[in-house]
Amino acid sequence: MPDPERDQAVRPRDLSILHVDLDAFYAAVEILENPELAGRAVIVGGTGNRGVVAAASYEARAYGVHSAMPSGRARRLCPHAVFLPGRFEVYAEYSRRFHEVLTSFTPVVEGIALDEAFLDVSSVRRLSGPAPEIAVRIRRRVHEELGLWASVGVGTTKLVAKLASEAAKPRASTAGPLPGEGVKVVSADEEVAFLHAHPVGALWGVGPATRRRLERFGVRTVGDLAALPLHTLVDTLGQAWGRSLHDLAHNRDHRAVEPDRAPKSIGHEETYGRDHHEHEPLRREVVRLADAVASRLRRQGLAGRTVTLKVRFGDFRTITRSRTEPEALDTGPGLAAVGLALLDAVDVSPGVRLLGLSASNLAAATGRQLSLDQATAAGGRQGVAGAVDQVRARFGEAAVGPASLVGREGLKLRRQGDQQWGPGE
DNA sequence: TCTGGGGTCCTCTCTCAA
DNA sequence: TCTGTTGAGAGAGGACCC
Repeated sequence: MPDPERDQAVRPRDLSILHVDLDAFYAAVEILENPELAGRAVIVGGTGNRGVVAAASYEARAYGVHSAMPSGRARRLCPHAVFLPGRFEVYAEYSRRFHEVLTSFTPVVEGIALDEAFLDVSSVRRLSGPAPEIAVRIRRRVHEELGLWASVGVGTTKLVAKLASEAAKPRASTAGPLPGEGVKVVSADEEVAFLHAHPVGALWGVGPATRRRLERFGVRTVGDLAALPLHTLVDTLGQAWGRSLHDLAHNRDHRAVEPDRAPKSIGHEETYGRDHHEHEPLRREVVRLADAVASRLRRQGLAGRTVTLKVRFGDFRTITRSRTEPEALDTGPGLAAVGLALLDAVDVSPGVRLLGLSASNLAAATGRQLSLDQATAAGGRQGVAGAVDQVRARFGEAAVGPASLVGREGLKLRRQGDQQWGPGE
């Protein structure tokens, strides 16, 4: 029977989507800033017993170290590696420059992570040349301006471009890193063969759980998945996910490159060096998290109606409790009040290893930012929050904050990336 | 082996109102 | 008044991504 969607998929499409990905980003930045590390096994991430690896140089990867691996295990696999705690602000600055280079080629850039982005060059090809040539120039410019290497994949869809950039990357080996192609172009007529040869786990959204479910049907590659009837996938994975995976396996990926995607939630979470069994220290943590989340909301001109508290216990059991308020919140005390009410309803006696607080159901904040004098005169919470932001902008993050967080060492606040990869030693 | 932090998306269940 | 249906929205949890 003819399948119109499938026929559409084999029609030649535009070779205009690029996926650009910096190689071993955090480790590469550390090596760039400290050339003595070149050629050595470098591991960036949490250094404490509850930390994980954020990035590893190709020399460390040759020992089986990879990102998201517990730091303790990485130490055992590669004891001679240089372990570094990671510096979020430095990487953020490199990332900003990286995205600057990308947007100088086209305004249609969708940032996926600090070190990764999709570009749609269809509107600039007339001026800048075909996509493969743009890819080569982007790679060269990134290296000239940042000193870092990127791998670039070119395809007609996001999925193929992403897999292509992965294929262009260097490979780790015990004899040292093997250079990759740097730029990999997959033309429309070779896409299906390229896609079907990949293991099914290479598809965006197929992790260990989905892979296990698919293995029951003998599915190991994307090609195996494409041979599975749609109804089997829908029965196994549900309507939305089953259909979307079926489409991807048949090379039907209609997702556009979307610049400036609005965030849907903003939050902070933190794993503690030891478990907490009492409410009191956790209540202080909620206030601290609320203050940090509120500060970021206001910086982006947003406020959230739904507050979600996340609690992870010592045995890794994780629960979330949320509440939706009639009014959107963007102040520390406002978010903390909801967070504390949610925390009070949780039995923390088993021991809490992680606490998180996030705001969702986001909308543009309607509050007006006031000067300190105006805020004092107004006496409103919004005004005080605005004044707090102004004091922090002028005198630093720790200049002002909730009184309950002042300890012997001064004010303990939380900023984004403070503890990105787990508690310290 | 022992599992981070910041997110997104999906599914299931429950409640409430029409 | 009671029961059934349907849809929306909220809440919770799971899987996944970098």
